[in-house]
Amino acid sequence: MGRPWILDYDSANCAIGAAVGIIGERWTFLVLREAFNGVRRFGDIQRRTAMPRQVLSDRLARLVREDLLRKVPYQDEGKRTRYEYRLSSKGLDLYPVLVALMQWGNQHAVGPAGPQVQLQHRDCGEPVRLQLSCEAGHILDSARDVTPVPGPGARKTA
Amino acid sequence: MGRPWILDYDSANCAIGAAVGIIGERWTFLVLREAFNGVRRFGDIQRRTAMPRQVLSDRLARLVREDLLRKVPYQDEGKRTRYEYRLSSKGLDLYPVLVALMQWGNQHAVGPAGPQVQLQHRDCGEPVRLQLSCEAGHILDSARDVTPVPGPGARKTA
DNA sequence: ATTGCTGAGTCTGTCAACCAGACTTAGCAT
DNA sequence: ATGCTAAGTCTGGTTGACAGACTCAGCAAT
Repeated sequence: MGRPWILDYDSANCAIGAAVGIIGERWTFLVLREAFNGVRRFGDIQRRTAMPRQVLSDRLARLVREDLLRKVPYQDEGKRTRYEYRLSSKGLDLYPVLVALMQWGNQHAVGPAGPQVQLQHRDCGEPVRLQLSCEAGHILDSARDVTPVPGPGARKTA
Repeated sequence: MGRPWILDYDSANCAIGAAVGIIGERWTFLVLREAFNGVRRFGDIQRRTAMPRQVLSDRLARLVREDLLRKVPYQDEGKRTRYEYRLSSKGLDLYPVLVALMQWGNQHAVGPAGPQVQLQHRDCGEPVRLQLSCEAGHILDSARDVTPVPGPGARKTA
């Protein structure tokens, strides 16, 4: 492979670094998982993830601040107004990240019982999967079929 | 949306939870990013990510233990034998996760300069992207087109 | 053989994050 | 008033992150 070209470039403004700066904490992924499963209330999330309340409080605040979740009021019969947490469109765009984690987990980190949740196309009911493809329409099976090249935002290191 | 069915199910053996348990730490993603970019040596990774040496040491050990990276000996001219860290096939399978993070970061978390790295199909040079599709071949544009249903590993809560 | 160099990794003290369990708060109901 | 409940905060102890100095192994030059 030789010395990778990337060593000449700065990694400071990398998109992965930026993304991980926002959502890279352990519990944050679980909060997002619940959000995508339609679990929206503090107590439900806390029970399902078993995370400390304080941490959940922090993470929700951060996700709201970053505009991945929105606080929406609701009111149950005979109860006072409360807030639930719903994905914004910026949050919904994270779906591929969660699906990718789920696919990998199902391949490599889960017991023989099989997947706990399956994803179906809402319109036709067929199973959903994530695929790497190129704009010419070829399907890529492995990271080895991809060549990273410098993009417009690339900057050489000093 | 109504009360989500998932509240009746246990979240303990969720694939996302399992995946995050292995790779869910902030710095781990950056280590993997470097690995996919072909950066394999302790010092190079440390310089590019600016992470504390101790943390890098821990994370590499963990990734090796989990069989995402392999330690491979190499020897430079007039230097002693050292080890570099290469992705195993289990590690390579994580590629979609990194690509998904990168796509999201480019959409939502990066300045106007544009992407720092672009991905090309090795065989045809066209840009690579990640897509949700169903087995009938439909392309899905949003998380809203997906319906999660209980899978074979689903278990009701007590 | 000693000295120095280098890349990889460890040790130490400090400081921030996490955690469990108890406490607080706001609004509704009795 | 009193109680109830979901959401969120406070407290003190424990774990993890961090920066900077240190160690260690092997090669090379003296």
